[in-house]
Amino acid sequence: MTKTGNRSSSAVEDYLERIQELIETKGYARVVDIAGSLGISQASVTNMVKRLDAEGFVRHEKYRGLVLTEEGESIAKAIGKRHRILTDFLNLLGVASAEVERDVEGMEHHLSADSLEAIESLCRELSSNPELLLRIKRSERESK
Amino acid sequence: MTKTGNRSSSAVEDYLERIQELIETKGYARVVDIAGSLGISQASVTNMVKRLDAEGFVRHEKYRGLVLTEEGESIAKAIGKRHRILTDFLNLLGVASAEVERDVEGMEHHLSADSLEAIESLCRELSSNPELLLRIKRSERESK
DNA sequence: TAAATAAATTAGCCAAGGCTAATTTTCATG
DNA sequence: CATGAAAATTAGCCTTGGCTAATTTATTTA
Ligand SMILES: [Mn+2]
Ligand SMILES: [Mn+2]
Ligand SMILES: [Mn+2]
Ligand SMILES: [Mn+2]
Repeated sequence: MTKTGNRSSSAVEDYLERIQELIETKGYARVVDIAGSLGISQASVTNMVKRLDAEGFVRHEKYRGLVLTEEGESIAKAIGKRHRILTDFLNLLGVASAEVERDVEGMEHHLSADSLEAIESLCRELSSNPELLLRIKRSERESK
Repeated sequence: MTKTGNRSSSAVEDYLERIQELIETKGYARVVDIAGSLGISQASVTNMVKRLDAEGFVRHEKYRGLVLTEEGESIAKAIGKRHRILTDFLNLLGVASAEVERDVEGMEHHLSADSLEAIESLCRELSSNPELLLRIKRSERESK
């Protein structure tokens, strides 16, 4: 049986998610890019990359490039999906962009598959129901 | 002006929330109670209590009791509210209890006031709209 | 009230995940 | 193709927040 229960830390998830995005958009993910993009020092990124390699999430040749393994990519995709669904959700509710960004970046690491699916369905419903969204936003303005 | 921007760590918030709950339900919060309730060693709790005292969130006399300051209580109340609203939300969506517990315990530390209010309004709306909830749950079952 | 038990604290340890400064390797460019 | 700049790594440090084992203080009970 494949070991499947190993939850990754928030930091590991953030790194993998960002590495995947960089590869997707630029074709590669250098230490310097990851560092800039996460707002972290290059030294810290080098350390983490070493760890991600040791744990089998990336393959890394010193002073050379960086590639996601199957497992690393699968985690990256999963966290990316959680990120998108939560972003979608808070955007639908009309939360301001800067706050959506911060909230999602934290919450995405604490969502079970069930909660994720429930919120996904909720978003589908909300999207196709603009009057409902209006009622919610009105109710928000009243309560403050 | 009062310093108001000092975000507390997740750990600090969890401790304060639990201390407040213990005081509310048992009248006091001993180190041993906090430890048992958070699943953490007594030694670790003693350390954190020292820190919470140093930072002005509790007042603590060695080998004696523990009391929340105004500021500590205010943080505890705020995190308690986030906890309740998120719990409410996931319960409404029909997520299983054990998962609700875990998810909420993590997510509650990453919710801005705006997101919180939006979700609160959403819950009001969902509560008074059982057919909507049904549609969401149906849509959930389909999609899996 | 003395002894046993419970609670709290201290001492010393560890891993995660950051940082800066110094060094090494690679790359670009004249 | 030599050299300066850019990228990456290493070394050494720090804080947070856990842990166990040993000790100290408070409380209960015989
Ligand atoms: Mn994140
Ligand atoms: Mn993310
Ligand atoms: Mn929590
Ligand atoms: Mn909580």
